[in-house]
Amino acid sequence: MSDAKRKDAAAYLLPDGTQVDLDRPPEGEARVLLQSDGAGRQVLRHSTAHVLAQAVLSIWPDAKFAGGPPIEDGFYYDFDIGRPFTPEDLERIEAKMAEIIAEDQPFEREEMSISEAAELFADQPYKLEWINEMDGEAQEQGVVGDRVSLYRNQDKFVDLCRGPHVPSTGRIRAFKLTRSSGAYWRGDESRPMLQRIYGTAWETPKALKQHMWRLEEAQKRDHRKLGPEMDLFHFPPEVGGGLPVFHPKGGLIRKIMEDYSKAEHEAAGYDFVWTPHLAKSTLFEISGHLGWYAEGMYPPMEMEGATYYPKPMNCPMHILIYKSRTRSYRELPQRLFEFGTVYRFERSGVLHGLTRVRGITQDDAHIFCTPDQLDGELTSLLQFVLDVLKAFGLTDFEAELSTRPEKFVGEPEEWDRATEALREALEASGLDYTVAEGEGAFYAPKIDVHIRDALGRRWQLSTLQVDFQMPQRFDMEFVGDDGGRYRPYMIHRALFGSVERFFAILLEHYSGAFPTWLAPDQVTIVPIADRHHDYAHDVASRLAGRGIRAAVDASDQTLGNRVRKAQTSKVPYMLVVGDNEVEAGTLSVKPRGANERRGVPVSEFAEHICAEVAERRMPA
RNA sequence: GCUGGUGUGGCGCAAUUCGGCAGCGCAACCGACUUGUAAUCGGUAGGCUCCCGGUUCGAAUCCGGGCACCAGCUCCA
Repeated sequence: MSDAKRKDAAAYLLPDGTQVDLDRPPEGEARVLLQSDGAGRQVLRHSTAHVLAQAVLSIWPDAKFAGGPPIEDGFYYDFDIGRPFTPEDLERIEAKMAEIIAEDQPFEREEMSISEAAELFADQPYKLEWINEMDGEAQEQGVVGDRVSLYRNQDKFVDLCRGPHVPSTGRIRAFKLTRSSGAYWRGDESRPMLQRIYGTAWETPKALKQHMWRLEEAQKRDHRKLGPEMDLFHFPPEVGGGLPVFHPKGGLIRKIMEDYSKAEHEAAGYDFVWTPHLAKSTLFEISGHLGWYAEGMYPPMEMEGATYYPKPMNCPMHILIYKSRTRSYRELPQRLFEFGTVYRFERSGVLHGLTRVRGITQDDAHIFCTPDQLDGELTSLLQFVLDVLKAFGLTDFEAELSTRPEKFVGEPEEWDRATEALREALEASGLDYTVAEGEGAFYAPKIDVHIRDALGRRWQLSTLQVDFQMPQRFDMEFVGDDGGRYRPYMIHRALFGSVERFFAILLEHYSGAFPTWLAPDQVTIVPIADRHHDYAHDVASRLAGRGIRAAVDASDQTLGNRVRKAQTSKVPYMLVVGDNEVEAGTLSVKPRGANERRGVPVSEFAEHICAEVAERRMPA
């Protein structure tokens, strides 16, 4: 064999440009970077994935293995051992991995020709498929005898790999296998399903521990758990998957969200419309949804010789409102807003709490404007989006500009013009953004706004899309100042995206401890003894008079019991009233997460809450 | 939709291996206690063990089908 076997330098670049030799770790700051930056972790996790594959192959020598990249927070590797892995298997594999790590086997890079690699992996069909593909490409390019790189540790394991890796398995200081599940070979649902093992690896045991804590914390504040626990909503099986019902407290939070949103939209010059949930097939034939997304729509209903569908989108209805009469350039831009509930037949396996449902309420609006108005509308719209999201306590934004996909409708020049307008709006906003080439919808480029929540998790929320297809399909017009007829531009936009999903994100972001203005119960009054009940109710009605949501806990329980209930309920304020308060006409005020203040006059407390609600602050 | 897993009073769980009286805690209800800041004591009631069918003398438990949920995959206008 002519393999040029050599010790791999495993060199890679740190984000600051320094080249690092993993055999000789650098000192000081670079060392810290190496341990914790994205590139370093990727190398570490990729190496751990190799160790995982080595362990699986040593336990099941006949296992077929596919591939195993690093991913966010960890890595995976796909195998085929003829059956799924059990939790006991994972433990066994983990133990084997620990052995391999303890042996501190060096990772060594080698190269060979494609045909040699094909020979080496002759009994590994998945590897072979890749190798043959590389071979095909090489031949297409007229390269004969092209070479591939491999990584080997001792004589125990070898895998096709671009690298780099850590110098030896001993560098893996903290790892854990987390779960296993099925995954289609090459992500294609028509191909065989392999068994994927997920794991995570970190530079230190402490970092691993922090990661596990974060997972636990995420589980604790999972909206699917908090929702029923806090009596906000549930999913009755009798209604069906992906179809939640909101209880009074959840309904109240929704109402507050919607009221705020509506007030802001009113101030921003939107008009409010209302449209039905069903329409004849004609409408969705014109819009094109039946052509493109029929499989994602609820099935048709036949009535009196016509075919009706639940609407999967609101836009066609809004367009009909625009088209109900001739529009002049003087009335543009026209901004039509609606909390519109649409129905989409999401496949059963993708449903996920409130974040992926089948009945989706969008805070949907469509802006119809002249071509001249497009830039200005987009710029003010993006600012509007950020302002509204900020009001809900979300401050960490990232944006994504999605450009023309491979399959698209319309003219490339129109796409360029719209994409440029979106880009300018992004530049004007000062927002950080990345460009997702080819990720736009088939009819429009778009800006998606993502937020990071309290746990640093990223969620896609708002979307802004510039569309010239719908105006064309519906033959929309406006009369210009010269009396001529022109086609308006159309902007689709949603801030929450889906009210249900936004609700879930807020619930998890705040872990159920909402700021005072959003909290369904704002104040719990705890009278010490029966003789204080009248005063407690008197305080409650005085607060109610100021629009404050206050309730008295007059249950036949000890003080300690009721204090504990108030605390665990995450209500922003607990007021304890006894002889001292009754006599002085004051309150003992205990804000959630802060110390109590005694002797606070009722009127002063009411002012405090009102100001807090107006400024949408947390209790203090 | 696909792969694997789970489904027991309102909630959290036990009994499921190997078929044999469905049990515990919290919550609820009743009573006593009248309390100064995170669980007072005693009692009562609550079950089509997700649904339909099968095997069996007997099914929460075994088998078949369905529904819902969970971890992923695929998808997301």
